[in-house]
Formats: sequence, structure tokens, C-alpha cells
Amino acid sequence: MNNYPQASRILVAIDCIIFGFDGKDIKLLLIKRNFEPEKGKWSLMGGFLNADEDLADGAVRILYNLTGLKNIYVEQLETFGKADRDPGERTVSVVFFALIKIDDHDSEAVKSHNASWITLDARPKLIFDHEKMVTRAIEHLKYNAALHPIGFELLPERFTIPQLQKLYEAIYNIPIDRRNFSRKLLSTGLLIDTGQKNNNSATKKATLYKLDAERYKTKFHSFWNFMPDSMKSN
Amino acid sequence: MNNYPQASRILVAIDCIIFGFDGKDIKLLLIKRNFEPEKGKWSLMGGFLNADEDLADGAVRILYNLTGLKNIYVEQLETFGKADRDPGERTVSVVFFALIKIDDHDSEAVKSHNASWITLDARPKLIFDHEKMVTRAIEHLKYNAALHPIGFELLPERFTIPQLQKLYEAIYNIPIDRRNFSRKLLSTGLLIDTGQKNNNSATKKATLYKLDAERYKTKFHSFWNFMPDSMKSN
DNA sequence: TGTTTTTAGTGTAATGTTGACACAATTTAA
DNA sequence: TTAAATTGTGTCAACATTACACTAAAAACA
Repeated sequence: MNNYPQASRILVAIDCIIFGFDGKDIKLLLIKRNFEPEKGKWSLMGGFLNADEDLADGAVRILYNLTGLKNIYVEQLETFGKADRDPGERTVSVVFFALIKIDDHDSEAVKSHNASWITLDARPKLIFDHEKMVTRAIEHLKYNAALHPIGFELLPERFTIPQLQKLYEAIYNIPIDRRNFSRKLLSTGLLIDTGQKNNNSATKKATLYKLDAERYKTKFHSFWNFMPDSMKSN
Repeated sequence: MNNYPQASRILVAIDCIIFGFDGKDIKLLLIKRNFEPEKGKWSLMGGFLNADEDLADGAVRILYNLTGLKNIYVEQLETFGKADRDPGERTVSVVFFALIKIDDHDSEAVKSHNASWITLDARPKLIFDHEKMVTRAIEHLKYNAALHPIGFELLPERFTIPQLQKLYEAIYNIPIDRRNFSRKLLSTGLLIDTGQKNNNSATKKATLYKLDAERYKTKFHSFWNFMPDSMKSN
């Protein structure tokens, strides 16, 4: 069956931007390619969409291959389609944005793909237009973390308010007032006090919270206001 | 040259959601297909990406064909990639979101494509997954018109504050307080008083404003706060 | 044992923003 | 000239945000 005989068939790639947070810095999971083309160069994790595969399933497959995780927070970000973006063959790439709890990933799988967690500042030159994709993903993270409660996807199941604050300070690269941050966050009603305390701390132990899963779902699309001034930039 | 011999080549379509505003309702430009497949059914304007064509150029080409306009406000919205979304052949569709000044379009071109402006409420059943695309685009319009000054793209060059208010009331389907709306809008510093008055009015003539193009550019990515309560929904 | 250092947790007053509301001015048509 | 419709602006109360200071807990070390 060929209803569209004159149209071009094109390779459809999937590339994934995978963010993690180690308690101090936002990190990217990048792979040093041990296959051709561009062997030895750094790139995003990617692959091709299969003929009978849903696009979203393709993203899940590729993320699973690299991290060993199935329930990753994923959003479709943007499709990159410059005619010359892949010198090997015309390829359109659909880019996905993923946030993972960095301690959960399968380090064997990561190692076998020759992948590493790299801080944003230290990221190497990437192949093709992957640097543009990363830039776009960082923008998206800043924009969306200010409006929707996605930051939690980068933290462990149980987390403290100071941890969350460090995450936001890393995303926006600004200092935040502890007292105002805490008040604002608690007022969202998204946090449940687990009654436990953080043991890692060398000083006063902070309260461990978890997400109120119910409220998280219902309030996800409502707006919140964690916009730092640096983003309002009038 | 074939670096990726095992990967599948897939049709890449471009579909466009085109919004207009007639002073009262938000409208969609839809086409009644006079070609196969699905001849006689309603759909979005679309086409296939050419082998040597940048994706963004493809969108501009398709929008130009239908509207005769070259400088349309366009954003890439989302790529739809269910394996079975087009029963004719596996096709991935990149959807673009466009806002036009409804009086500017070329009505001859529209007529020759068998297209019509249809209010959102009255929109017919559409082919394939086009209804999902439209739903997504309406969400996007609501979300983004609250955060960035894109509403102006739907109004003539010179417009009045009451016109702008009617536009927002149409987007969000709520009544807005005239005084608060006007205060908020003027405080953005985006409007320039042209000194002219609206002649269409049968009563008191409203001041015609135009966009401050310079400030519009620099402030586009800064946030504003035209979020109706219905969207905050706590 | 108690003193120091570090980090967590909370309160408050000043300022800015938003929402609710009322009145005066302009235009056309009756 | 009066009525009807619509535009334009002012004010006050409620709410949210900012800036800032003190107390409490835990471990390290004298």
C-alpha cells in the first residue's frame, strides 16, 4: 500500500536529554560513542524509531536501555529537522527531556554504553546539533521548574527542604532565601512530613518529606510561582 | 551513502493549527479535503516534509500555500507518532501552531484549498488524530497567552484595549474586569498610544494602540501574569 | 562536660500586587 | 436633550512577597 508515492521517507531518530542531581550540581548523562559514525565523540543517548513503534515507546525503550529504568519522567521537547543536521543521511530527530533520580539508575547499563554523568559546566563538545538540543533542554528545565512541580523528579523519594532548595539554586544558579523558600513550598500543600529525619547531616538533622502523590497529580497542571527574578527579567 | 542500513525510513508530515480572531470568537482554519484519501472530510492543513527541506521551512511553505502569508507567528508544538495514526502508511506528524491576523490572509488561496474559518465550538470531526492536535493547540494557546504576549499576533496592527480584552475573554471563556485588565496591560509598557481613535465604535471611541516592537522583542521571554483563576485551579 | 561550629526551623514588618468596586466622560441615536 | 452604550480612571482592602534576626539541634573538639 502506497498512498503517498511522491513523498520522501526519512530516518526518524530519538535523542534523549537525561538530567540528574547529585545534591550539588545538575548533571547530564552523555555517552562517548564506541560505534561509528563519530566513534569516540560525545553525544546524547539516541536511536532510531522502529517502523511499528509508537514514538513515545521508542523514547521509553532508549531510556530503558541506558538507565535500566522504566518509570522515568519524560516529556517530548522538540523535533530538530534541519536538512543537513546529520551528515550521514537526512534524519529528523525527536528530542525527549527526561528527569531521573540519579541514585536509581543501573550503573552497569550506563557503563556498558560508555556513558557518564557530567555537570553542565563541564560538558564536552557534542556531535551534530546535540549542543543545541541540550541548550534547549536547559531552558525548558528552568522554565518548567518555575511553573510546575517537576523538581521532585530529580530528588530521592524522601527529601528535605534544604535539599530541594539546593536543587533550585543549582537550576537557576542563584542564592535563595531559606525562610521564604520554605514558607512558599510548604504552602503548596504538596509535601507530607514523614516524621523521619535526615541521617546524612553532620549538624542539625532536617525533616524528611515525601510528595503527596494525590495532590501532585491534581495540581501538576496548575501554576506555581517559583520564578526567580533572573527569569522575569523586565 | 547509507550509514544506518537497518533503520526504517518513515514519512514525515507537517500539520498546521491556524488560529484567528474575528473580534468575537477564536477561529480555526480547517480544510475540507478535495483529494484522496479521506476526500470530503475535514482536516488540518498539512503536507509532507521534502527530502532536502528544513523542517521549519516546510511549515512556512505549507502555511504560505494556504494563507498567502509569509511572516506568520509559528511555533513547533509537538510531534505525533503513534504507529497507527495514519491508516494509509506509517507517518510521523510534526504539528505547528500558528497565529494570524485574520484580515490579512489571502481569501483566494483559502477558497482554492476548500478551507474555512470555523469557531472552536462548531468544529467538525477531523480525520486521523487531528482532533487531539487541536485540543493540544488550544491548551497551548491558553497556557502561553497567559505567560507571554502572543495574543497580539491575533489582532490587527492597531488595536484597542477593549479589543484585547475581548480576545482574552474568548481564549479563556471568562469575563474579565475592565479596570484591572487595563491597568495590568498598560503596566507592561508594551503598548504605544498611536493618538488615534477607533472609528468602528458606535459609542465612545477607544484609543488605538500598537505594540512597542523593541520592548516586545526584549520582553517576550520574560513572564507576565495574565493567568485567569480558572487556570490556576488550586 | 561544655564550648564552638554548622545547619535547620520559624516570625514579623514593610512593600508591592491583585481584586472588587464606582463614577465621570464620550459618542450616537432616539 | 436625553437615554443607552461603552471607554477611561481612582481607591481601598486583601493578599503575597521580600528582607531580615533569632532560637534550636547536632556533632566536633577542647
